[in-house]
Amino acid sequence: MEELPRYRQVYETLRRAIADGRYVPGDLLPSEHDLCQEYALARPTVRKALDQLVADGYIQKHQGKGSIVKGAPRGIGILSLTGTTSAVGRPDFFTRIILKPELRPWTEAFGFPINALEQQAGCIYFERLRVLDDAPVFLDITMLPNIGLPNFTAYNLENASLFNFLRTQYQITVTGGTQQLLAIRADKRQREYLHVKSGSPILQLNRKIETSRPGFHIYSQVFCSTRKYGLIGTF
Amino acid sequence: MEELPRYRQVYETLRRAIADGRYVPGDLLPSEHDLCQEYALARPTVRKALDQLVADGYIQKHQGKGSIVKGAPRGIGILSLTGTTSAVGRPDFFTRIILKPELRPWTEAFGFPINALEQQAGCIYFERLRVLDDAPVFLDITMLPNIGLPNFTAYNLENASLFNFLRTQYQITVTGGTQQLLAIRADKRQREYLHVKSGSPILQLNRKIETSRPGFHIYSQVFCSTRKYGLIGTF
DNA sequence: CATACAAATTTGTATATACAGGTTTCCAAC
DNA sequence: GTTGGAAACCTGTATATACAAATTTGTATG
Repeated sequence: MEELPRYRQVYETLRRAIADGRYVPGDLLPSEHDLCQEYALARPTVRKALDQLVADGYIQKHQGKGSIVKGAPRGIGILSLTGTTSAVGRPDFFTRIILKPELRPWTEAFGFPINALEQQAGCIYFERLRVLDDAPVFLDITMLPNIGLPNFTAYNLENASLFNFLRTQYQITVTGGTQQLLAIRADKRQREYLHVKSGSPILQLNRKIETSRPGFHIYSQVFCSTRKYGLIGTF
Repeated sequence: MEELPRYRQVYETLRRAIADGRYVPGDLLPSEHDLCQEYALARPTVRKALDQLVADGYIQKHQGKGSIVKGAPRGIGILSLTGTTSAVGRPDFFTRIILKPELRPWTEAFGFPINALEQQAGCIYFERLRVLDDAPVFLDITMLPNIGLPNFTAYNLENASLFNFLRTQYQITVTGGTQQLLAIRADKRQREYLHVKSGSPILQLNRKIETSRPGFHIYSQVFCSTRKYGLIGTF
């Protein structure tokens, strides 16, 4: 097991403390000076952790005042997804496989261009339904190139985060991505899976996800009913 | 005129170079060492600029390799909005005032709770239509508390960015925010302004924007037709 | 020619330090 | 008591430095 960088450890510790409610919105985090002493680190290191918390919307900083806790980002965190943060992080969030991973030729990648290497390698395709509180929320179509993923189709992704899976099995981590957002009318298929009326407005999210393995991208298309939950993000 | 921090200047210079196409996707930026020499700065300063470019999706970094240009984020950058970056940044993007700023009592702030100070001060309310390429794209409803904004309603916001306006007139800058995203059916009013058919799916964005002035928030509701343009963001 | 290894290059992490600028606190002067 | 201002505290910016880790390049050896 490789060790996380220290600024990451501080980030995770503080993030969890906020998410668990040990800090209430409005609270002041310990000053950078105090955090340095507590973790025996230099200030730039602590600041890097705090910068990440600001970027993820957990805190807000004010010069001369301190770091004010804003609380854990609420809602279904698919827009944020910053680093390993995000995570829907609710115990009642389940994943159901609709279509098991299978090998296909590429046709297109939700509007994103694919490179020759990906084209040649073929496409691992699968579909999942994300269920929250017994109600279907996301319909998730994933495509990724069949490059250096031995036995991928043999594994069972049920209730396992794809990102965690790729990280533990293949040492592939997410480094960033691009997404396009549209409002569309639900078609028959989406209607059935998401339990909405035909023609209801739903969100369509086309995502190209960059990874630590150069040239290896994950393409994902998400359909989402926002009747019960809106998508939430911070900036 | 106050001076921008140096890391910000480097960021802006490189960002513009990428946006203007002086770097093509796939190109390598000069190494951090070279940039240090070019701008006569220390490496942490240059790195801070590059970190920002990564966060905004302009480049991608690989250890041992360098900074790879990804290109300017395409689409209408309302989700990104990272810092002062974002900016739609297209010359054919215009703003039309539908309803001039007027003083109102608060009723609600698009689902966000408002504090007592804001409640008491009253609400400056106005509506704008954002037009791109002769086609209406955003319908934008803005509410902000009437605190320390002398003569606000007297100014003309036509074709002026609200954020730039607040910064130059009142030294208020945007530090972050939260947004909720929904897919809805266009009602009669939205249909007329956005030129879509009644019942068409459109995006609704409820935003609470934090500023450098503590306790001063901007509340904004945006309706957006994604028929021609999708909203694009990076993470 | 091909392989293996060493060296150079480049980004990642971390420390120590300094000063500027905003905020709060507290005390002295009026 | 109130006001003014100094001091303490806190975050923002910037530098100089060191070593680790990944990648590329060059070189020498078989």
